[in-house]
Amino acid sequence: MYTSASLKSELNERGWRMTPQRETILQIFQDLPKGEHLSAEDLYNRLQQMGEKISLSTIYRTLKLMARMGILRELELGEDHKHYEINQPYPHHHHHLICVKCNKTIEFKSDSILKVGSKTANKEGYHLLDCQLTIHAVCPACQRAIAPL
Amino acid sequence: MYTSASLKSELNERGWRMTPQRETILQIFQDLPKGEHLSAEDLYNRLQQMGEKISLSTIYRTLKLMARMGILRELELGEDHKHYEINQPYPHHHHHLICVKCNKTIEFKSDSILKVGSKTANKEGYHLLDCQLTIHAVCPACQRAIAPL
DNA sequence: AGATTTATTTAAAATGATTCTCAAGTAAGA
DNA sequence: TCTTACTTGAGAATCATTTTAAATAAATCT
Repeated sequence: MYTSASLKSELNERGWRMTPQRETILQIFQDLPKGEHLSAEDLYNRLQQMGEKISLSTIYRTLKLMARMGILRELELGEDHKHYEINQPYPHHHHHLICVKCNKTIEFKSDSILKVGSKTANKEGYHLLDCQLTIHAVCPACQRAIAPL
Repeated sequence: MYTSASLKSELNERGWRMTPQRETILQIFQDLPKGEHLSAEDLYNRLQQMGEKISLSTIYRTLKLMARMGILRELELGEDHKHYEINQPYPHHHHHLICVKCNKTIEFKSDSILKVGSKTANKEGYHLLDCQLTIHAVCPACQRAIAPL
C-alpha cells in the first residue's frame, strides 16, 4: 500500500519532489473502488468536481511517472486512450478479458500468471513492475450481432 | 496458416470483399521473420519500397480489420503507436517483456498462459482471438542508469 | 459476359490524445 | 533562509489514427 509518505521518499531518492498534485492524484487512485480505472480525462473531470485545479499536462505527466514507478498500471482497453488503476499486489492482482467489438471488459484473477511474470522477469534480470494478461475476444452479444466488424 | 483463399472466404462470409491491398498486406505479415512486428508506418514504408502504392488510410483500416478477425495481434510495446504481428497458434505463440524506460522488448513463451486464456474466454462465452501477457519492467541497463525516469 | 450493388480505396482534412515549451512557482537541501 | 533545479500550468504543437467524399472495383445477379 503506497502512502503519501512512501511516495515522497521514493521520489526524493531519485532527486524528484513530492507535490500536492502528486499526492492528490495518488489519493484518488487509492480511494477508487476495486476494478475501476480512469483515463487522463476521467481523472481531470473528477478533480474538477472536487474543486482541485490540476492541469491536464500535469495529469499526463503524473500518470506516466507513476506507471513507470510501478504504482499505477497502464491499461489498454481497446478504446483510443489509456486507462490507469492502482497496481495492486497479490491477491488483488487481476487481468482483463476484452471484447474487440464493443470493448466490454471483464476482470479475472490468476495466480499462475503472476508467477510466470515474476519468473520471466527475474530470469532476464529485469525489475518487475507489472504484468497483465490481456485477452482479446468477441463477447456473446457481439457474436450474435449480424452487424459488420 | 492463413492463405489468400481462406482470407477471401472468411471475408465473403461476412459480406466483405477480398482486395489486392488486403492480400498484399497479409502476405507481408506471413513473410515476416518470427518475432518481427510492424507499425502502420513501418508497413507503409515497406510497401513503398516494394513499389506497392497502398494508402495509409487503407493500412490502418486493414490492420484493425485483421486484428478483429484474429489474424493479427495488436501489440502495445511502450511506444506511442501500435505494432502488429501475425497471430501464430501454439507452439509459436509468445508474449512480451518490456522495459518501461528504454522499451527494449524480449519475447518469451508459456504454455500455461495460453491455457488460462482459453479457459477464461470459454467460461465467459467469449470467442477467443488472442491472449498476450505483457510484462512491464526495468531492464538491467536502465536499473544501472542514474538518469531520471 | 454484362449490369448492378455496395464495399473499398484514396487523398486530404479532421480529430483527438498526448507531449512540449517556457515563464512562474515551489519543494529540498545547504 | 537561500539557492537550485524540479514542477506546474496554459497553450501551442505533434503525431497517430479516423473520417469524408468521390472514384473504383469486388460480388452477385441476370
